[in-house]
Amino acid sequence: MRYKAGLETRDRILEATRSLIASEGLDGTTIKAICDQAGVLPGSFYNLFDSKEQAILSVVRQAIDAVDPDPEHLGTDSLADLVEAYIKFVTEQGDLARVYIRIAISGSANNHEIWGRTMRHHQARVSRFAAAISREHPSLSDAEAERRAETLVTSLNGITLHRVMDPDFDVSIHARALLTDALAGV
Amino acid sequence: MRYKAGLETRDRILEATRSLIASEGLDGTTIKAICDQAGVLPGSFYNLFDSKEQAILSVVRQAIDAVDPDPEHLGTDSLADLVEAYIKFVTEQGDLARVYIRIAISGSANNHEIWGRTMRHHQARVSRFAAAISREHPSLSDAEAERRAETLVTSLNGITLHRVMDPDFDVSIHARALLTDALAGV
DNA sequence: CCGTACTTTGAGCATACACTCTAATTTGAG
DNA sequence: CTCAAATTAGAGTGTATGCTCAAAGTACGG
Repeated sequence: MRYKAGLETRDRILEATRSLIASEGLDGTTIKAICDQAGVLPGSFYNLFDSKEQAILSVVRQAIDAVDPDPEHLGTDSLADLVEAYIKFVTEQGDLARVYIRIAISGSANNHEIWGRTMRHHQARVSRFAAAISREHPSLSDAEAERRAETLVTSLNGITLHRVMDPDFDVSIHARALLTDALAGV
Repeated sequence: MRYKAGLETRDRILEATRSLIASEGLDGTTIKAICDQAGVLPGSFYNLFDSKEQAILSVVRQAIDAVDPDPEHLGTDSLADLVEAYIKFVTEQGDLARVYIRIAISGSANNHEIWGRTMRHHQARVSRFAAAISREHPSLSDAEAERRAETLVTSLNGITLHRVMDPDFDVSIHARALLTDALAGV
């Protein structure tokens, strides 16, 4: 994979894989479906990827990376910033948000690497939320801030989970309500 | 299916199906796996069920029914009651809770019947929570109570989703925190 | 241009899947 | 005990899956 043609094909395959995981779920994402949608034959796929799982892992990495807001603001963003960034991610990158949720459920069941990746990412995200909470409410203990962050992050995931099932579900209203309630609860 | 033996076999098959969906996910639940775990051969399975999907739907029905607390208290339970009942369901019937979440994601993608069933159940649950909120806070408009109920129910699902991935995750602490915050936010 | 490294082709392989069929066995009402 | 009905056994069906491979085609540095 060094020629331009190969790189372009690789992109098309990853794009097809992403859209398929988003629309059909992990098990609906077959080699045939990927190849059809990417306009490629199995031989080409396996010239660029070692396995179907490798392609899926690439897309999982994309999704996990896209969840986190601009890393340059690390350590300065408010809780509201973090929630707004997440709303933006879910509404503007619907496919990746769907991948993110679907993978968490289907992928983690039988794939230890995906499970580990997802859990590590979750922990990092909770830490970031906890840091923002601590900054805004210095009176809270670290453990309490962490606990509140965990409630908020898992709840946001629940909202996204519902949005995966019902595209009309308004993520922003409910995510902001969660934030308001969380602040009111301190 | 009229003899005692058949009914017992049916139970064993459903039990195997439930535990497999909970531990392996929907796509890991194959006829062979079900039959192995139930100590049955494919011929027996298809003597009792028309298809794999029929067995899965039976388990889905079990899971959906188990989410709802005692229907006799309908119209009298408080929001705290409803949350406590949900915590009890998740912690005491872990398998069915796993089925409930896994089905919502994997089943709804490509199975319209499961999707419809899940959505209808969700709506009924939201209504029940909304009624409790309205009872405790009569000043809120119906629409506002509904919105708050929807935030709470989807957030609780998010907590369960995380518990599916991490068995050590303490559902009760976070679910109660959500309730507290929701009440504080009024 | 040449030649090599890269890419594409598409038939083909082994395996796993949901499901079927017939024959044998077991059940239990009369 | 009898016998029809229900259940089980287990080999077998067709199809879809992930993946391979040899051959043909293309890109591109020299």
